Amino acid sequence: MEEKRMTKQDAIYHDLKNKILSGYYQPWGTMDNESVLCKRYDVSRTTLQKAIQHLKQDGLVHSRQGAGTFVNPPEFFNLYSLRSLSERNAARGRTVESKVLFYEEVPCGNLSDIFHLGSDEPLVHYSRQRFLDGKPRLVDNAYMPRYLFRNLNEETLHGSMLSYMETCGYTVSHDLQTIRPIVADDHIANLLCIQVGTPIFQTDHVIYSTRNVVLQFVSEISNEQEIKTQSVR
Amino acid sequence: MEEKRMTKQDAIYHDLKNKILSGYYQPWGTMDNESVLCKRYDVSRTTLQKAIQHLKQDGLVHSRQGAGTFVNPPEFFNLYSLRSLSERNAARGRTVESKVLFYEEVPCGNLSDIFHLGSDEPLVHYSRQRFLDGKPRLVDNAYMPRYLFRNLNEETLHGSMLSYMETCGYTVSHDLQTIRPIVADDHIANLLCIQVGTPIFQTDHVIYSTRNVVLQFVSEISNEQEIKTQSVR
DNA sequence: CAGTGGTCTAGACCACCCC
DNA sequence: GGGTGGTCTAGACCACTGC
Repeated sequence: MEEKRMTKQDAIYHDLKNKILSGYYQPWGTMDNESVLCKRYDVSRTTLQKAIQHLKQDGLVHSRQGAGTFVNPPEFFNLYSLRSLSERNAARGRTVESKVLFYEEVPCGNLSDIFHLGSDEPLVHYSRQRFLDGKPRLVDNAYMPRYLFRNLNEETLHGSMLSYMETCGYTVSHDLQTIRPIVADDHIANLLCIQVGTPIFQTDHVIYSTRNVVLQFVSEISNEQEIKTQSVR
Repeated sequence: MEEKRMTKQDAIYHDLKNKILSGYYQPWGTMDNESVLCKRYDVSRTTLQKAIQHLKQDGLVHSRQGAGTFVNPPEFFNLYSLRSLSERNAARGRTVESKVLFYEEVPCGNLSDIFHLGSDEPLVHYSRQRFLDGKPRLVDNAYMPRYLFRNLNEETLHGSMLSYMETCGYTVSHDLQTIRPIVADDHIANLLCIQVGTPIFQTDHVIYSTRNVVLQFVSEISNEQEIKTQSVR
């Protein structure tokens, strides 16, 4: 994997993030002030503030004008943001495995509104059971236009689909998500090893390329019990 | 209500937002480029970019290096972000009414971990049914330390509690939220006018002041069916 | 009153897109 | 190659905090 050139703001972001996660900066404590950090990293204040802004978005710190920038305690961390579950975990070095439940080709039908395609246009339709560190974690159910992914086959499904889309030359731009509370039915309860009737999240994703083409529609059901987030006034 | 002095970036943000919501800028279309906007608003590029960054956070636009800044279609709008329901709606000129279900004073007990108080310390405990444009929308169940809010009484509960906290001299800094899927029981179904067993969201808030004092713990159950959000790669 | 973060400027160079 | 947004600088003044 080629290492991307890092911008200064990203390098500072990562360094400060490590210092927070490693406990070098203590929760509720103040970080060094901006002028000190500017000198340490040899950057202008604008660049430093970009890095700090990124930390704020992650819920790692918050600032108060006139007082300082403070490290948040871990329960504020936005590590459980609304991103793709698989991606999040792969990034943390955990094993993600997939079992293909089915793989078929179907006409676009009712989904023509989402894909802006004729109702006869063929879609690849698959479903997977996904395991995190060996335990069932998520069931997905996805549709992708065949004309965009000619060489997509059952083998492909074992890896990350976002990576696959990028190897096809598409750049993922947006992911429109809709989160709904549902109750687990027989089928889902079985696949996720939970009790029938358990309330869980279902998240639908509509994934767009930079050309505003819909690359994928996927509905994910995970056995996550809660989403934590933070808002700062 | 005193009008706050608006910064340039906020003024530009609001103006562009209006132009998008009013249809002056069309979905999928490109906005004027940055140098044009800089001249129009007579600001530097940094300031303009701050305004655009704010629009991005709201899901109103997205940018692609080398291509331009594009207006998102309405389904991307983050108007349903994870903020306080009451606040969101009041801001849009809709009527919010509250019916107090109960109001009492209880010892801190099990909540001493959250409030960092002794288990004998008194808390105000209340619950409200909240109506949006006359229809039941949300049920809350809240605890607040009595020693911070000496003059809090049943009357207070009819207005916005966030505003009340500020009139007491506290500045709200953080809101830690936990969102869970639950199924409506008899009690909740009745209050929200939905069927028993309907899956819905429960959101717990822990609200901190700038001094890291916990001002309120509130558990909200609303009859919102879904949360929409957007992520940009 | 000294120190902090918030806002703002007027430039510059670069990476990327599209023609 | 011309135009776009992304990054970055070296300043400046302001609003707010806390002693």
